[in-house]
Amino acid sequence: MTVLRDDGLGQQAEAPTPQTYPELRLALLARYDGLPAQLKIVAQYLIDKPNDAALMTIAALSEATGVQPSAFIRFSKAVGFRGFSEIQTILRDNLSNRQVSYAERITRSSQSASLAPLERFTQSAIDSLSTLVESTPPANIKAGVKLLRRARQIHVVGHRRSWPVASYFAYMMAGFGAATHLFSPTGPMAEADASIVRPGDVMVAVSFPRYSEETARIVEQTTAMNVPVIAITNSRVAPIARQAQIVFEADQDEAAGFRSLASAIVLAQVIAVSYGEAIAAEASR
Amino acid sequence: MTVLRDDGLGQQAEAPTPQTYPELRLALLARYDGLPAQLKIVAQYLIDKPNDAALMTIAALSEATGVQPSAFIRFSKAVGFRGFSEIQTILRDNLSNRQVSYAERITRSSQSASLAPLERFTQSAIDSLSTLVESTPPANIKAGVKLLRRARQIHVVGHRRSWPVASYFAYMMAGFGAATHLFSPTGPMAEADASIVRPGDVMVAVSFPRYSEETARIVEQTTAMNVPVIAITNSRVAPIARQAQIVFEADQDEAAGFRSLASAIVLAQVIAVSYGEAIAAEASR
DNA sequence: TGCAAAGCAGAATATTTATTTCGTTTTGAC
DNA sequence: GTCAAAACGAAATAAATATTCTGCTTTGCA
Repeated sequence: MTVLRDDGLGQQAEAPTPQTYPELRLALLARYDGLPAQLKIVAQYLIDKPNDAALMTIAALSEATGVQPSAFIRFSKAVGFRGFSEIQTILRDNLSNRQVSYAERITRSSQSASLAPLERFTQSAIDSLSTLVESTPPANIKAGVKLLRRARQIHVVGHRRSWPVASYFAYMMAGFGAATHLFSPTGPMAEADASIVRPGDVMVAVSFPRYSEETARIVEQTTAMNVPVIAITNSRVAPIARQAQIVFEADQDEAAGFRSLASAIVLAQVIAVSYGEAIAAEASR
Repeated sequence: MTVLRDDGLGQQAEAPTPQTYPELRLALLARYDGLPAQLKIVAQYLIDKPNDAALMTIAALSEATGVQPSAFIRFSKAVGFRGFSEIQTILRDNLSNRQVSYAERITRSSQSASLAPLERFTQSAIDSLSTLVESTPPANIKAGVKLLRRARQIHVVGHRRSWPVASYFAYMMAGFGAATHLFSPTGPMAEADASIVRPGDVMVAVSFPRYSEETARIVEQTTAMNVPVIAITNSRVAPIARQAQIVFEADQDEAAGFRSLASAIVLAQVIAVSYGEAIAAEASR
């Protein structure tokens, strides 16, 4: 006479209730698919931001996730706990002996000679973002937005490493309803494309060292037509900056020979969103 | 007739109430000698074990220190707070290591809407970069590089907002001499393309909300062929993360409804450069 | 030593926070 | 479509936690 695992409650025995955060995390990932909608949201938050959740009250979590407090209790019981407090305890225990913080990690690794790429590039990106705020005058953004809003059509060009920035900018601008044309990233077609630029248009050119010759050529052709150029580059004396009406500098702090695109991407986003907000403000008036 | 600093309450003006833990710590050290016996014990505990204290209730602290609960309130008021809860808030902010930077405090107090997009997005990007370092285990990067180096061919896929990240990653990998194939960003061709994936290849999938269905479909097809997937996404429970061998999280702190790609771009760069360094290290051996 | 001011402990109270309850809505099987 | 089971939201309740109040004790000064 053999009883195959019975928890005494007349139910099939389940995995034991997690006691530590790693266990909890695994349990949640395993059960995620079978959970109802609201409980999925709770599980996701606990998986994605356990350290935030550890310090929040149910009310705060409710606001952050848009899930009602009672759902947190339902969730806790569904996963095998008596209440949400037990989960909080696990989260807090985990928080108190968690891995070293970002600041410590940077400090520590910058003391040792061997810098891991992760720390190197993150620090480099943060530095250049700080610089970005200081070196970008609000007036510059305003002027750029004004120019963009007047444009019949907005052309965006950028090659090689600048391509992600150019395509992201074009994607966002198109999302705001702007008439946007993105030059294709490579190949001999590029030059021919320049013929579609007309007076009344605006050219947004992204170029970083080593500067693409194709980009420079397209910019030259468009300035010859009196089409204004907005340059996103690393220096006021960069090739495309000389002819540009407006120059945005995204200084790329060089880390180990590889420059980060972080500040350029953020800059592109800022310009696009400023444009979007201007459009929205006008529409609501 | 000169009044030397008067706070209007008939008392000597004191230093402003601390807002961050470093400030609090300094204030406590400065005032320690002048405190009564029981309050000294409280101060010492907060200085010695701030991270423990952050997670404890007054009752628990009372037991740990042998000091009555009411003394904690007296202490709080003596140091300039309205109650012990305010001190707990500072301790918890410090523990969660949310850098309570100047800009963020501005954001918190005066509604974030009043802050210009430039400051908003830059701060948001810096925050998510900090998170990136904390949440990315070095072992994860190592495992990813190992997988990439074994690959016969490396496929990269990412649509819409993820496209800049995908294309940048593919660009860098190609620069390191890896056999790289980048899925085209749009259109009906995408699905057909998946047929070029072969056993022995590796798929790198980039996907952020709103998750592209095409990306998910391509990932499904490739996992069906036992081709391992490296996911760059925002959550472990994101659609593509479930089937992935290795998941990199680039949490995108949302600022005003627009998420920043900064951390994702930096992450892509870190993975690619780690790969490049591994290749170089082997070549020099 | 006497006395006032400050400090203190313990119990009472106020406040916050977690949990339960219950009526309504949604989901899934037939 | 119909019905039953599950899930949900909102408000009521219970539990916990912080704070205040009181009378007693210690400290510092003459």
